[in-house]
Amino acid sequence: MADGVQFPAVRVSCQRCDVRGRAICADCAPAELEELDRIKLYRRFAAGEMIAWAGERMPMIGSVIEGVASLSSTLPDGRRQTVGLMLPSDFLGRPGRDRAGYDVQAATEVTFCMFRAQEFERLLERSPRLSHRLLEMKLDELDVAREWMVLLGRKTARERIASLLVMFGEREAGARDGTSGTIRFPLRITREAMADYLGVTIETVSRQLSQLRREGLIRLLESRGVEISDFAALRREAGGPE
Amino acid sequence: MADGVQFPAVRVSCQRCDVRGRAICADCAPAELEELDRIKLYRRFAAGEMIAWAGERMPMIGSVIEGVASLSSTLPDGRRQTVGLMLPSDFLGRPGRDRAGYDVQAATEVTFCMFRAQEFERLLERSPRLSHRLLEMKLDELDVAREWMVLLGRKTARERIASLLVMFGEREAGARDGTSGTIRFPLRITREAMADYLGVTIETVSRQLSQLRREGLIRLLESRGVEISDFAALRREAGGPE
DNA sequence: CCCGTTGCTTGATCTGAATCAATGAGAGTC
DNA sequence: GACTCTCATTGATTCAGATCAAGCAACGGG
Repeated sequence: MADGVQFPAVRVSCQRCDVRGRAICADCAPAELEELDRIKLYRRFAAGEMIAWAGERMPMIGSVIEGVASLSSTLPDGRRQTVGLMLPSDFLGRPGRDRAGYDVQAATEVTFCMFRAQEFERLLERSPRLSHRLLEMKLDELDVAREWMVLLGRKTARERIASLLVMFGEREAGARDGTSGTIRFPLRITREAMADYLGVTIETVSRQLSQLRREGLIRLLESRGVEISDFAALRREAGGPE
Repeated sequence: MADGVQFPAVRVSCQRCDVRGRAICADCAPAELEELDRIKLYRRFAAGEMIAWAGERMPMIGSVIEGVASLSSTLPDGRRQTVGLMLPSDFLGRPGRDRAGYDVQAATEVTFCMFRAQEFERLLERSPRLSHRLLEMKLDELDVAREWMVLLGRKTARERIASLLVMFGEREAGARDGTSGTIRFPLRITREAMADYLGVTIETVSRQLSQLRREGLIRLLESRGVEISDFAALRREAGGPE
């Protein structure tokens, strides 16, 4: 939304894709890429739109091209916990299962590059490169999930907020050094989405952000932007060992 | 310890292995099994012994044959969160990484079936069956981790304890129906290990167990045993949707 | 046998975050 | 311009679980 190419809801050549290099197709040979190209389909979701419901059939799986989607679980009494944020290049869906394990919702406007599950699975069986890449990506997801378990199990509200800002900041900084200098980026998601992910209430998110602002660690800009002048200082507040 | 075969710290034929059928080797053809047999090594760890340290080299990877091992992360100030319990048949280690991501500790006496990481990885590249099985197992671990995120982010102390008991009870019941009748099993791990896994303190674990006992939902037996007369009732206390 | 250690339980008190409640700011609509 | 939504902030109060503290039972030495 802020920057980056705007994708139409139509097919885009894999070669020109924003996430080609780090998505499921990263290691594909030209022939494999061509096969993927043939079975893929772009699909756009509006912010807030449900992409899948836990337990329901989910005939399409694929990569996030742009935007943020959330995976969440809801307890019978309505308490909700987001168990993963899918960012550009992340792969959504579990090959071999035809039902979604979680509620999937577009947290911002989201563009997906989707495949029919069955066709993708057939390709997966024939391509060791593709299945190896899938394994690597899911192992990374597992590490991220476990890192988040530490946050949910042991960190204070303040540390949770700081951790989230650091996580977004690092994603944003990307290849840049990221450790120094002022960085500024949009949070993109609502307070509610942050609260669901951090295992706190929306009021706590708001209070802790205000507190960090009062202390000068962050600035809150309009349209969900944040500015961090001393990234290392914020990282210290996040508690984590990384 | 309670029941089950006692393994010596020596080689045991894969055919006679307790976890053959559900471990990494489940789908192996005889030829592959033979190869694994050749490079495997049994190793025993005493309860409390460290198996690996986060960030340190970890030249061996492999399957838990018997006992319980914990994966934990420790924050700089000492707060600790267990991010996974490795039970018999679970596969420990990330092929492709030579350093441990977490502290790995034997929670009970543990028997491992280990492979030299490099040799196992070479085999993995040649065997689609093996790598497919690894993917399936890690996807299951990811689901378990995410289910635990819901517990850590949203459940009350009482629900956490009940969830743990249900989890152990289901593992124990195994193929049996498990939903009805009195079940009795050993918890195996200490209160501290439970607390680390549940994101609470050891005092809270103790109090909630006592509370459930007072209400007649469980009985606490000697040597860490529990008896659950109404498993469905306990499951109701666990809060989860499953 | 006494002594220290480990694992566990229980009680008293404190506190961080939830809950309950009110208000504000912007965006869309009639 | 008045309306209704959604999203966010802030304040007052409550409460679940942490922290601090004491004590007990089992165990293994010396």
